[in-house]
Amino acid sequence: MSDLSGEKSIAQTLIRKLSKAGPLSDGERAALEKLPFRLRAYGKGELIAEQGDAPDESALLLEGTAFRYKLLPDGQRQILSVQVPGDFMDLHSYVLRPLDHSIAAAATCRVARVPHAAITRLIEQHPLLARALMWDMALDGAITREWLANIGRRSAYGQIAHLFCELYFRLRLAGRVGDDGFEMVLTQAELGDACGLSTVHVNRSLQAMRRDGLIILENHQLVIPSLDALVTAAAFDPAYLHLLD
Amino acid sequence: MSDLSGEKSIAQTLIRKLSKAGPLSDGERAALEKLPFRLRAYGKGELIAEQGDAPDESALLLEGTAFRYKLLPDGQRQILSVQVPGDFMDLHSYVLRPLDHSIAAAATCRVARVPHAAITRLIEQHPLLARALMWDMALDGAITREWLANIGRRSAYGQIAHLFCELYFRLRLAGRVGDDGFEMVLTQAELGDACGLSTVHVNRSLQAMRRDGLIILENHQLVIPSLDALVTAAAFDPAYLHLLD
DNA sequence: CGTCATATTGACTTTAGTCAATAGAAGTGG
DNA sequence: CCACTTCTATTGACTAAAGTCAATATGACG
Repeated sequence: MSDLSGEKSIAQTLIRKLSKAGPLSDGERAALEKLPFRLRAYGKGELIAEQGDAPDESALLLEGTAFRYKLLPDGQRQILSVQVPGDFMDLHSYVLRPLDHSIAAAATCRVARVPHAAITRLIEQHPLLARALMWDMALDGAITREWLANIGRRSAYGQIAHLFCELYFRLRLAGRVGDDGFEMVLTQAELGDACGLSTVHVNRSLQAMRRDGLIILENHQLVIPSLDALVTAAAFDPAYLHLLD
Repeated sequence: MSDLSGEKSIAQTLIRKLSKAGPLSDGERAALEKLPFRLRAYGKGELIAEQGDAPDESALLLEGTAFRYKLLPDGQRQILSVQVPGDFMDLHSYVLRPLDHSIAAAATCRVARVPHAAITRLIEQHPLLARALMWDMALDGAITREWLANIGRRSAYGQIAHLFCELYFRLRLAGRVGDDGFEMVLTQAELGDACGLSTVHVNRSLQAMRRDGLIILENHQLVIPSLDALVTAAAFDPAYLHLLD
């Protein structure tokens, strides 16, 4: 996990992600490879960005899991998204500041911070890369909208099932799903804050899902015995993730 | 409401909106003025765009109120946003298709449809306008995230109060608030679908808000006797709207 | 080995949903 | 302009989902 390997991986991570918006030219690839950045690691629970900040860099998640969240005036927390490797977690801070939410590491994270000035240069020299960045923002918006529908209209059981489905597909795309399922780093309290539920109710819903054979969740490792069954229970339609692979 | 007046207003509408992202150069302004578009009116309840569509134009709302929504597999509806004049309602379809939600007119709407090809040309010739479009998308994302926190963590009463606050500020910015408040075109069923509540519960919450003197709502005209009181009841912080004016 | 975070359970309360009926308003065709 | 249908709003009675409080495990970790 040396800085050199980091240097290799950040350009590759970004190119891999953005090429989903459409094929990149050699010039665009080269420009992305030359993008400056600073590497930084965060421990579990550490703040990566804070609501109200006006950062002059945007954070690309290379490794680990993080989440965006808001604290309401009364102290309640709402988790707004889960970020997986490859996500440009606060690309929007490039254009819109201050940040309207915080970002915390749910587990150890490795992050590349890209200066906004470099993004501006990138766009000026390769205007169509702006389109790729817009694509990334649009996908982020689509996921947030799906969360809105999830929280607004599904039962606790359905919401959690839906979240697990989403994580499964996104983590698989990021190459983080193995034969033994994937690592579910979120605690039950965090699941609750993501779905607008109390911890107690999350616990009971998880037990119901276990009873129904939908999931095997032990030591933060999640196994999905039948993806079909989980997808059906969640009424999950992966279209919004725009998976091309 | 002739096409000529439409032609004047669309460029102005767009310029007014995008200049909030940062000052526009004369060249950028001129390019926006030359942007081609097609005008179209929609009656109340009419579909402006449909989930699954892959439009080659994006719709700018000039007049009226619309909302984005998703239909869940079980037939439930979740309203994802309310769109007010000046909103680029499906700018994201420029980069991300098919559309993950539908858009319907909540009242009579006038819409300008801008071809995606023209947006691409715009960006190529004025790369920094891409930044302004990203700003618009980012603001849209910020609003969606606030809705997420609203639905996830507030009571029915608080949610509706919060929605009214948001509409007040956004409509005021769009110049649609008078001394007699503003037009609240949404029905109680629509309010319910926006907040993830049943119609009956919306009705009872509205009555409670009336009793508490927070709102006067008659014939779809909403008067807010004390903005402070409503803002407090909603725990509303307008920061996420990034109001500059 | 003790501490702190996380997970689990039980008992009880609250919020919001459902069903069903009624009342009002708005729009339509004649 | 009227009769009629159709939304939309309101109310009551009842149910169900989810929250709260509090105690107890369980487990990770220094």
